[in-house]
Amino acid sequence: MRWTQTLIPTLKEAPSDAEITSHKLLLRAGLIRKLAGGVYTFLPLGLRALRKIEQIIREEMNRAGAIEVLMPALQPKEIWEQSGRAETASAVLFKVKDGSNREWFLSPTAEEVITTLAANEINSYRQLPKNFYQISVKFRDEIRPRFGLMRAKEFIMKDAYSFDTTDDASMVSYRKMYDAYKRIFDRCGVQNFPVEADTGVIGGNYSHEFMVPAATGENDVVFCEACGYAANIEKATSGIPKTAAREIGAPIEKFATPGVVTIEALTKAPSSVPANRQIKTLIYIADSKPVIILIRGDDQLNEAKLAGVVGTPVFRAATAEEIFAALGAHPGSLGAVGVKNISVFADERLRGANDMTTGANEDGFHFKQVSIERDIVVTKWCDLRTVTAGEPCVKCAKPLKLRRAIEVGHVFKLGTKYSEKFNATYLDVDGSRKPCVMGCYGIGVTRTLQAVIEHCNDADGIVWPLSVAPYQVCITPLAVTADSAAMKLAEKIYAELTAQGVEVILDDRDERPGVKFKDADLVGFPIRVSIGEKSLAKGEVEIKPRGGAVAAVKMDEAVARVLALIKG
RNA sequence: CGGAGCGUAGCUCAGCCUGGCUAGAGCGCGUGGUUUGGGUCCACGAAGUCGCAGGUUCGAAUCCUGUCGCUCCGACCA
Repeated sequence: MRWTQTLIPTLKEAPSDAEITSHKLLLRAGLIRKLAGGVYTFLPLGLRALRKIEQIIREEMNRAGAIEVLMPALQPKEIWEQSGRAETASAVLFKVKDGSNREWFLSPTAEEVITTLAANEINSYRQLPKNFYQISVKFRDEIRPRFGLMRAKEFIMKDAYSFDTTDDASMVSYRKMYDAYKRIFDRCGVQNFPVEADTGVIGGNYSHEFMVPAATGENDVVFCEACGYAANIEKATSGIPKTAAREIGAPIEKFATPGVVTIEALTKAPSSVPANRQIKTLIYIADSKPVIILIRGDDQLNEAKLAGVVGTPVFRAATAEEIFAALGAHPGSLGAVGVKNISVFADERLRGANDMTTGANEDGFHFKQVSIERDIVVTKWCDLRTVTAGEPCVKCAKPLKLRRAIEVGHVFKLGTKYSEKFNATYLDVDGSRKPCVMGCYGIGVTRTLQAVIEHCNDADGIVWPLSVAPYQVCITPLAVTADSAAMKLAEKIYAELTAQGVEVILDDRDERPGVKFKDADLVGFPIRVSIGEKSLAKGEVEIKPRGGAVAAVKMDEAVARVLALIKG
């Protein structure tokens, strides 16, 4: 390809709406352009890099035995009602109506479609296992599109769905995907690591997210350098000790705390109750009913864990009015002592705690010397707190660390949640009918592209890994008139490399050397071959790996040298 | 949706507070010259309904109201 033939609109300055490095580089290197918030056009170079990633995914999915399909982006509302997700996923669904007023959803994912297909086409254990995947455009009405391709309203996702006869068989499928993901992200040239992930409402322990470490990531990951434990903050637990029990038999006692409505305020005189001896009482509305959450005063509630406990992702913090209606007091004076008829979910860390202080459900008053087990009716003990850095690892007790990361992939064991709802069953050897055991596996393809850039760049621009670079080689003749020696040699090397299957772009622009070099660095081609009079006079060309040192090479050896660099 | 901020040329921004002549700069773009191994230099030129609508005023990019869009922080997720 010739530079002047394609479109590579590089920018000296980043548009002001780009904040993070990868987003700026996507725009500056001329890979994408924004049409609207969270909606982008892929320009030739961006598309080529994207296709590279897709191809890596395709190869590894095929290698793992998955089969490619393509499902519709337009999905009838009915199947979403059948799965129950028309309501639970409502917030992110793009809804459209056709001319006859029928409702459709633009696909954010395809469990409903694939399970419908399986219900119709899979009848026998002999057809299993099966793993269907597709690479397609997905739509999500993101509350807030962000950071270019990182969180977009429209994006490209690889999604796969496995169908197996048994739980054990499903685990095999899961494992295959897990291994394939590792290979995929390694091949894309990004540092990546799997972490245990939140399974939310579906529950179970079989979910991992693949993370690319990045300060600009949107996920917090807890990890242990000693034993390798790693988990999304939504899922992470630690070996932090429970609240120490004290030898106090004193009965519960109410005391006045006028104007004290925060944990922080209660730690100060005259009350002077340390946060770790306080019970934080939170009221949420789940399925339109209030529930009480108890966690220790110095802990933070983890809403992802709460979703798993209450069994629905549709919940929210209660309003002050709802709280007053439920408990007769306002936030700041709430407690669960003596509460009946409202479910009380208490964090494990409070189990056995006594001599605690909590609100008295009377504005301006608190209780002290509260013993949880004695004074509060706890509906369920559960893990509700958010882990913080430095806590002992749940596996090896060494201090945990916390870091930010970009989630690029997610593998998830679904069980029979969907197969039961869609009647996706098979006939077993013994003639009995059983629901397929499912798994689902996603990769954010466009997000991965950006993660690669976020990870592979320097002050001059992108530093593409060879595997995803839009072109492997950029030939830069410094004089471009058709009869110049540099251009003739450039054409020759271009033809020879192309014949060898190398992807080459020839910078045939009549620009000053500085401009061409800067652009080549910005776009980040892995190998640059420069041909100017200076080296030409010595019968040489220059070969420079992006980010590496220039090597002068005899012009006859240039092609072989480039091939050697590419083949590694 | 809650909080914060921004919309002036293709891009980055100045001008707005304190209203007043043909609305500016740099980059980019076009023409000519110059230069030719890391974003040359010079000259000339094209290019803006000042996001949109309404209001105040003799007069609005500037003040007021509304609206749309965008960005950032939070809740959501590949």
